[in-house]
Amino acid sequence: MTTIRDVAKLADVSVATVSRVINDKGYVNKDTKNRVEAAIQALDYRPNDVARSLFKGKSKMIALFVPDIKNPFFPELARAVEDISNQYGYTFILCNTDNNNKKEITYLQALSQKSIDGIILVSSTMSSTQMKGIKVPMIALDRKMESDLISVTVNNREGARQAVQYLKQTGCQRIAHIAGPETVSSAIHRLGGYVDEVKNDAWFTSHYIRAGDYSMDKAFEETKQLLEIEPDVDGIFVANDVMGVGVLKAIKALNKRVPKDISVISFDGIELGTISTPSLTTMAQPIYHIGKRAAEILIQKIEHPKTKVQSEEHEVTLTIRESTR
Amino acid sequence: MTTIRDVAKLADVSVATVSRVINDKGYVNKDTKNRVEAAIQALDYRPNDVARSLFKGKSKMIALFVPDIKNPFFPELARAVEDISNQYGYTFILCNTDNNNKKEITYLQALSQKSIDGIILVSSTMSSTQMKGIKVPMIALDRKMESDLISVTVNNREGARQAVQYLKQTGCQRIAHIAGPETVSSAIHRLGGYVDEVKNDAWFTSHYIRAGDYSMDKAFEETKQLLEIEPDVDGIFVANDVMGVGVLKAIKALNKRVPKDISVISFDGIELGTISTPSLTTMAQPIYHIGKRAAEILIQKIEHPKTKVQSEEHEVTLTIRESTR
DNA sequence: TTGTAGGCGTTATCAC
DNA sequence: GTGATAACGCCTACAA
Repeated sequence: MTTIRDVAKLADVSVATVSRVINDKGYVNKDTKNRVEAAIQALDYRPNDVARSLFKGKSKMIALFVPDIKNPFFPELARAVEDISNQYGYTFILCNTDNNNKKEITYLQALSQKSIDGIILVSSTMSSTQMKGIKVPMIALDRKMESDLISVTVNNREGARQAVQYLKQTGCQRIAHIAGPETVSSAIHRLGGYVDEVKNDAWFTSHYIRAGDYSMDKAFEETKQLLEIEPDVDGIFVANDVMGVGVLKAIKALNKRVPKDISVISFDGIELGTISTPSLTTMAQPIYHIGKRAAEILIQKIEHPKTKVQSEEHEVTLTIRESTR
Repeated sequence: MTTIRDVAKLADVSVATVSRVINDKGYVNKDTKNRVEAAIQALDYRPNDVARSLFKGKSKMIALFVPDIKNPFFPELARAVEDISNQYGYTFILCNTDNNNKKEITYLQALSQKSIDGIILVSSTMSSTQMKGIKVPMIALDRKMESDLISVTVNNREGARQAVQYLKQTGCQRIAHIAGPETVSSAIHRLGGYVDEVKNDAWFTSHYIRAGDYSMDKAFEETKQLLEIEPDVDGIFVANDVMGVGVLKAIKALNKRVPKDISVISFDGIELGTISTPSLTTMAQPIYHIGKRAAEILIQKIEHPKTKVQSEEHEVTLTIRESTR
């Protein structure tokens, strides 16, 4: 490996001067600068980032924690974060946490030891006490956290309300909800929005709410049970698209038709929803955009620690497809 | 940040001794060892990985290059690589290359500067000359490369043959192929397998082959054109599942039925294929497994550079679902 | 405008 | 068994 010393020798200057040229800092004579640049070219010299990191205590790396990249909601988020990281010269680290707090803590420590510059968290299992010791800049994405961490999310409650309203508007009379995990803020707010809209309806009882976990299989099971107990359901608001597909499958398995017998609307707007038959009407999040914003805000926090940054809540948009009337 | 020096001071020993304890290397008295460990505990000391990296010239990081993590084939691969990295104490870096050679080269340089320990490449655009200078261990995954890089792949050609055979076996008489990009080895071999099986059939002409690019939209268009020109097609072998979905959509758009009028079989075995209606019969790759093997072999190469490692070709398995008779 | 030298936190060599 | 100390490659006071 060629070092700054080699360059200095070849250009017949000191390492300090080379450093100045590289970083474009301090005074350096035009001619010497040219000599140094020529030497850099000649040797194909590239500064060693590890040495830089050691000196600066910063690594130009940021990490994204997601439950599981196999869940089709996360690749687009990851893509956005990677794009922005890249754009600002950061290296992108991906961590699958499986919603496992132990894993999160382990990652956190490992990454601190590597002088990670910042972390974007899609998490619901990390408490404020656990984050006390950590001083690396962080931001929550998609889900708010117990701690008072800045977050980038969407208006889940309002979006859920709109979804239920749309179902009513298209003629649904008995609307059920397949909810997400009760530990996840997005799921809690979507449930809240649903309840807002139906709590005063005469037909409503808590039987219309089934607890899912954002997975297709669970949604499939819950829907089958739901329709057994409440066969008069003619509309279902599902807390995410992945579960929406499970719901579709369950309805089909029971020989009912969507949207003729039952309308289905879900949440997220991932591409998967265009592939099912029927395709899923959904409240679409600006997924790439929130990932992008989270990365931008994090980098802002990293590079200008004094500037105050704020949480953001973005809007979802009703995307009508085939699963509703 | 607490350093090895702090620990040494507290335990009243030299940094050398602390280092010995941390790394469990060289002789150290039982008692002093206890003292040091106590100090480590007391200070909650963790060694700085950056300093370690600088000294060793290794970073305990490995990277995966994929075209685009949003393509549903890659998350499972990424998950496998991350799991194994993690298991061996490596940090996982994800790079989206967009099949763009410039981006690949840029990543390569950036990562070298960070003393990356190894790279797993899903790539077709990197030539052997470009890799000449680079001395970081690499391995190709899913696709073979122009260079003589060790690779972990599946038996694409044989798998393709089996797919076509199965179509014939279920009664198809005119079998078309929607191929993948002609620059990608997996696509080339799948096409090769198809040709092996049909080249001697009386009906066969090159019109039965359409060039796709592994994307849904292109497959949709190509299929529509195909069926216009060759309306007698009653079976289609599609080079991957994502295109398989596009094919399904095109057939539906033309008011033909799958599998009644046309049977469809594809390749990959991603979960997407279970969601479409009808679900896709496919030649399933052991996706997680090949990702795992690539990571294991790479780490082997990193940690024991002298051991000879070999390319691996894994088997695909026919997975019968609804899109074939 | 340029150079010297100390330090970032570890590890490993070589004395003691 | 243990302790100085010289790297690893870079950056930045401080001098000159």
